[in-house]
Amino acid sequence: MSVRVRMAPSPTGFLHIGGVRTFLFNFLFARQSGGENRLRIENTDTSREVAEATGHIQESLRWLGIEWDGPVTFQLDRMDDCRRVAQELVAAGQAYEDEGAIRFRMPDEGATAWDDVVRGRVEVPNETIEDLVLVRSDGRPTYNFASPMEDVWDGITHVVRGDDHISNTPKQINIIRAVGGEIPVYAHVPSIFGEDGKKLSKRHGAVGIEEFRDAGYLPEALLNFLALLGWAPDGETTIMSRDELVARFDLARVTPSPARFDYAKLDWMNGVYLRALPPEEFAHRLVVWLGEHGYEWDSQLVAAAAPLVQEKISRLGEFPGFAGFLFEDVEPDPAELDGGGPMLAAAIEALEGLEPFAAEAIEAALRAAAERLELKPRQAFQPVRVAVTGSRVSPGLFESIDLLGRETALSRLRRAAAS
RNA sequence: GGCGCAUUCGUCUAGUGGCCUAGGACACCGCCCUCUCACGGCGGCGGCACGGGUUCGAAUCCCGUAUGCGCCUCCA
Repeated sequence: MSVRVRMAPSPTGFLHIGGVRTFLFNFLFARQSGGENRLRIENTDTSREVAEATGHIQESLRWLGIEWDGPVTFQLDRMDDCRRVAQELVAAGQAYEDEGAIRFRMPDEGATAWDDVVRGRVEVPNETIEDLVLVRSDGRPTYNFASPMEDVWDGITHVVRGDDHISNTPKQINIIRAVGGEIPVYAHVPSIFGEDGKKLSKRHGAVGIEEFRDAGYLPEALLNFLALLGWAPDGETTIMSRDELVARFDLARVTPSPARFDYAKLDWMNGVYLRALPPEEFAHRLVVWLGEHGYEWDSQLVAAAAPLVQEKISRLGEFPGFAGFLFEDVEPDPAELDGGGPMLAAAIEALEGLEPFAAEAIEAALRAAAERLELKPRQAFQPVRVAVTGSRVSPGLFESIDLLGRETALSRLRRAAAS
């Protein structure tokens, strides 16, 4: 039997990073076993936001490279089928009416057990499971009824979901048994916490996929990072492409304990991916990101500046703060110039008639000026850097002056020298 | 409270009875490189939750305790 899994988000607005990790595991598992990965929107509400949220979910998944097979399905569309099955269960004595709702008759004796791919055997005494509501008094089926029914109807072979569903599993197994369906294999993957060990929420930082995108993370880096939360191919390998992940992923090796989301490690990994990009590709991504985030900067200049920052930033979103001086005027803090007056004057003189006005020649001229003033390179260049870039931290100084052009560079130097 | 799940450096993890005086990565610290920052190189700090067993031998198996988390909703 061919593997078929499903990703089942509820359309609550944005795609949570924790849910995405679970979806990623579904995707990796399906791909490597040559099976199918379905996308099913689980909502029992008919809210207006559904269409919009569904769009966001699909867009985020696509951006990350998590693909699904077949059409997107909606729990909503199977309400009638659920109601019909509930009636049949009532007729068969396996469910009963209760104040307008329909409740499932759970077995009272024995235990319900399953062999979880991630956790091993899990057993729950049946006496501890309540008779759960299948259909609400307003006619809508509940999640714990609709979800297993859809798994049966869709021929889902493996249910890979968050471990917050462990307690639901025995209920769903009993329902599937009652309707004579095939019990899927269950794999409950651990949840993801924030850095404080609490449920990951907005106060920890970005949690929605779109927020990561806006911050300038690369989808392939985020995907790689997510895959390593709760799973590792061995103790050594950390950087893996999507294809490598597909090839090496092993559901049975997923750890059962929850992981904390380490933003610092994500930043590091994103930097690794950024640096590994061919220079033209890096420039292209930078231009695109800036364009999508409201910056109307000359793309030629952005592309020219890209090589200066590729090794220095770990997120595309750091570019404006780091290299914005190339596109907008700066206001250096005079205090940061500390005692650089003589060097500024020397720099102005060195650059005024310099030919060619290019990085290499600029460097030679400024170094010569520093030497004449008997200043160490570090002492000499900091005031110049502050004057030209407005900051003590910047891309390479000579390349920056080159890109800025003689006129702009000189006017900034003169203004700083006069202050 | 009941039921369930989890517990290796600060974090992500390797480890499935001897290869472990526990390995890697991020973070942190130091040194080197260096026009700042970063990159890179080298080195360092740091962990098997606790207590009992089983065994010649336990991070690895069993029991208990503690802590955390999930569910117990006509939420998903």
